[in-house]
Amino acid sequence: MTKAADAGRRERKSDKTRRRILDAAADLLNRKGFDGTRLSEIATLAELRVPAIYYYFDSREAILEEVVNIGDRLAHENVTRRLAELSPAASALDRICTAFAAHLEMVLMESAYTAAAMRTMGQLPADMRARQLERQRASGRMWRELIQAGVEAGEIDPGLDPRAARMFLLGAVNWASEWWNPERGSLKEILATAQRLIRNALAGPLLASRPATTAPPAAALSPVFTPPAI
Amino acid sequence: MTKAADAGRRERKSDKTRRRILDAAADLLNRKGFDGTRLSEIATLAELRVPAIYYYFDSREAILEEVVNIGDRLAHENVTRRLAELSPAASALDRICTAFAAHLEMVLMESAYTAAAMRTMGQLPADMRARQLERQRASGRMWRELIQAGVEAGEIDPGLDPRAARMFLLGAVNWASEWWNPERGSLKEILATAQRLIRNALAGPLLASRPATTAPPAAALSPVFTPPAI
DNA sequence: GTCTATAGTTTGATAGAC
DNA sequence: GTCTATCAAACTATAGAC
Repeated sequence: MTKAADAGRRERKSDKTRRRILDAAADLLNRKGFDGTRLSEIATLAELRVPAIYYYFDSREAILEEVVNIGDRLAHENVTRRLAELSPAASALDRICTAFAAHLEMVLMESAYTAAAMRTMGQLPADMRARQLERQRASGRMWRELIQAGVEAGEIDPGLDPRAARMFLLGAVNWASEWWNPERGSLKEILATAQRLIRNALAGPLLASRPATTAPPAAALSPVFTPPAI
Repeated sequence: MTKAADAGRRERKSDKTRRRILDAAADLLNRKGFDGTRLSEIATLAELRVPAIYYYFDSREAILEEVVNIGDRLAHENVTRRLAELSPAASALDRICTAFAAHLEMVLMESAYTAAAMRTMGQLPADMRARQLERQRASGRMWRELIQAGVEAGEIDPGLDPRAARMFLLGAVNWASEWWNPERGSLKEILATAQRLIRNALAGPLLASRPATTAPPAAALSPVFTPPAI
């Protein structure tokens, strides 16, 4: 087996170390914020010394930018994947709930990359933040179009401002990593609650005339999550 | 007029300077997080030099702890005040919506203290965090009881986990300072959207049988907010 | 009350041995 | 690839003049 053929299924030692550094940085970004994430702590968590980090990354900021970049991409990929898995018969509201649940799934999952990307947005240095905004343009458009489709289909409470509703709900899911503890309830349970809450919130009084969905979106999230390769 | 009698209505110069330092720290806590809030930047924003800060505070952490302390207190006071203003005829759901709106009001208002307290919770050093949790015990109980009352009154969708619903919605309002811009819509508008979203979310299918509230909670928030004295 | 000057740490980053 | 040793810069905090 050639090295190239091998690359897909087994990481080289070098890649593993690089990955350990990124994992450590993602974890610290969540707990301490952008400025609180120190190289010395990254090194300790990754089980090596500070200078060894510079073999893999040019600077502290380069590590943190890669974490944020990966986190944004994982979220976007998971949302589009879950949407693609959805039955074509799914309603606009089904699609919206599925998208939020897929986003929440990444925020809460094992790799803290997405949570780190969301939680530290406002703390990034100006140049990093500008590049992140540029990368997030597709995601932003996707979210706006999802909600807009619901409005046009008459599935969303017309008493809501679409932009504010979207941002409030994204805030709800982005903040979840702050309080959710897998020991107090499974991922499946929290995703089900989130979807129910979001469906209620957006449909409002319209919910009565649209009692049950053909395919409960919670089911669309089974089987158990498989983390996408980074 | 004695100094003591004067204290209530007009701040002494010393108090004003102290206040400027706290304002600067609250602002920076929101933008840069706990570790990113530097004494040098606080001093610049407060328009004095770093050593002058030590005339008012024992340490950097003492400033930040006071900001967080004030922020928590302002939120709790505003919520209890808005609830007290509410008609005794208000439903459990009215009370819940009013409470969330009052909390959101503080997160978005001029003084960034509450937003700072909420956003940096997870970044506080262990001892500060422990003291904050101790102070927040009353608020925590209040929120749990508010939701519980709604459940017992049969006004909340039984398909929701009360704790998760509470935390999701608190996250939604705590995160709002990240994206809300007063230039894109008034405070009143955003509070109205938030209340509608929260009412929808919690009532869900029950909303149909409980079409309109006697007194719209948005009205309960007028007249215009007056910031409580710090 | 506020300042200049400065001490003592800690940080991000580099040099160079192995 | 990873280390020890080290540097320049930035940080919190203090001393002491005014």
